[in-house]
Amino acid sequence: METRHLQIFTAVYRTRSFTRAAEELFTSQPTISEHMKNLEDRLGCILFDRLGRSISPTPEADLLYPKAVEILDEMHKLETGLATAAKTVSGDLIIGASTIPGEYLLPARAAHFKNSYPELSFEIIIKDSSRIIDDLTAHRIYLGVVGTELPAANLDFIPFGRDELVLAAASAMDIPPTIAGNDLLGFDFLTREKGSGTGRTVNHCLNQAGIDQHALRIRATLGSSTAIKEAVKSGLGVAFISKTAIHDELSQGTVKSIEVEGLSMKRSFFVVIPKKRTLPYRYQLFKEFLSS
Amino acid sequence: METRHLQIFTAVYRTRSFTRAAEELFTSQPTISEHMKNLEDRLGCILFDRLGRSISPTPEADLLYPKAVEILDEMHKLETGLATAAKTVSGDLIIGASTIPGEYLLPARAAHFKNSYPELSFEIIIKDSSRIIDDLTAHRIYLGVVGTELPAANLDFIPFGRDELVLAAASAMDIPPTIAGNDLLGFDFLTREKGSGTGRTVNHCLNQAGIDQHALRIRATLGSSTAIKEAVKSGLGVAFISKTAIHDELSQGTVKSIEVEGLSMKRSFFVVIPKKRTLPYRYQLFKEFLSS
DNA sequence: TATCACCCATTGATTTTACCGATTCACTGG
DNA sequence: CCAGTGAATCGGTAAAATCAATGGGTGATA
Repeated sequence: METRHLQIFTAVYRTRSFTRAAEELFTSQPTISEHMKNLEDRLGCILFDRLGRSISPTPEADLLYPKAVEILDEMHKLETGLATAAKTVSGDLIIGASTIPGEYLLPARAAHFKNSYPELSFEIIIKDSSRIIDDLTAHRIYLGVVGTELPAANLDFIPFGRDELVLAAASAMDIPPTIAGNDLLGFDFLTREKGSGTGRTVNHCLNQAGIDQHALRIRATLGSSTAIKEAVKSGLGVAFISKTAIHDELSQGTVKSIEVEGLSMKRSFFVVIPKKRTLPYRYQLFKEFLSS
Repeated sequence: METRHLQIFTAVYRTRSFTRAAEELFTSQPTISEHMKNLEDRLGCILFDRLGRSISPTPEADLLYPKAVEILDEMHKLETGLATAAKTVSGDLIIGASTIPGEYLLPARAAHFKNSYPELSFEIIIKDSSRIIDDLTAHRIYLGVVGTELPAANLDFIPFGRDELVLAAASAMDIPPTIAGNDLLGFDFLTREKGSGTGRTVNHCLNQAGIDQHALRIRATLGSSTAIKEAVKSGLGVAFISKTAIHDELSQGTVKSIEVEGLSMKRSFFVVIPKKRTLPYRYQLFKEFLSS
């Protein structure tokens, strides 16, 4: 049974006439006859008794009419409303993020965004940058925010905000505010595990500055920025940490940042989205909010 | 938007593949592609992101799918169930009937029929036979029961039960059980108004017996069988009455029936239905119940 | 990195369907 | 019985749906 059948049936039912239904639908009377016969065959029952000068709906037609109207109405709503209905901003907004964005950058922005769309509920999943990228390529999430630009096909990396890594040490340690690159070899270092965006950036920048990272003394490898921060505070060693992450500690004076000559560790964050997938509207909006 | 669009869309959504949807629907893959493009154009949104090796439903598709399934389901129910759904026996069963059938014959049969279909509610409209016929030809009612076979086009008269008219008099009156036709001229008659089936039958039978009905002394014309019966009982006159209508009075002995030589007033009742209209199923059933 | 396998899009030909004008048929009301 | 009205039918035409073949792009594999 096609939409046209129902459309024609309802017109005939309302007008009580094949001819008038044809006029209403801007078609010809034989077309109406043909379709009605077809529909009656399919349904296995007569819908209108042909009385000669007039027609009279059968009980089956009386049953069919409200249902047909309902179906047509549903379809019409779909045709006109689907494109906009999908633009409701509500539900879960799940973001995969690496540590720095996930813990320091996104919470504030998410809260701000949520002011505009209170129906939203945020979920920020914090993982390695590389795992976030995996989740994106495997279509497990729609949107990620990471600190490195991995060359992954099918993903768009959109720059978003900047950060700077600094060499952080406990204030109590006796280190001058500026040191030479080679002085780094004398410190005990605390690092993040492999896969961390911070780690990648550090390696890259050290290379740029002509420093061999393998020559550094690694005292411990820890699983989170916070863990490293605490270890630094208690004097276990020094570490390259995001300036953003130790913002509070710097102003409180519990941690100090040390400048290394010739070493600049500026770093970009990226909003990452699948290249070819259509983002749900809320993700689209949030992406634009972040990258604007 | 045609049914085919939804059918194809749901198959693609379920199989997550144009090719497999084509197999499922016993058609070719280009057909699926074509329809999907067409549907996406109509809806003004993309439904599946083509990712190369696989496709991924967009949020719009997620919205559309349950609605599409619902619509298809509705349609399927209509196609398979409409012909039988109309066979539910419930609702009002409205019958137009003339006096004798409406007051004496139908109530018992209606009650009996209602035992089988308790959901039914009967309504018996009692009018002149001729007005019942009018109601039928004007499509105001589906079924009538009258005592005369009027030659009306578009109506089927189906014989149903028989009755006999008798000459009734109060038991107190001094009349022999059998009289000659000419003796009728000596009585005061009580008659029904014009249009009554009883009246028509009486006239017809008197003619057959060679008696001129205009020669009869009409003492009063009354509006109902019951009124006439009461008038007869109180000795106001005699009347031709349905044997059925005075069944109780005859056995109680308050009224007696007098045989008139050469006058037989057998009478048929008829179930009357429109020739060309499809009767609602309950009427169909009741018609068969009556005429069987 | 080259190849292969897989999947969707496109193309052009073919079949099927929808549609229409003209006419016929059936009925109704005068 | 006749004229008028409305649905059914017929034959031809335009539109659409469908298909086989092909193209293009992706991801797995070796």
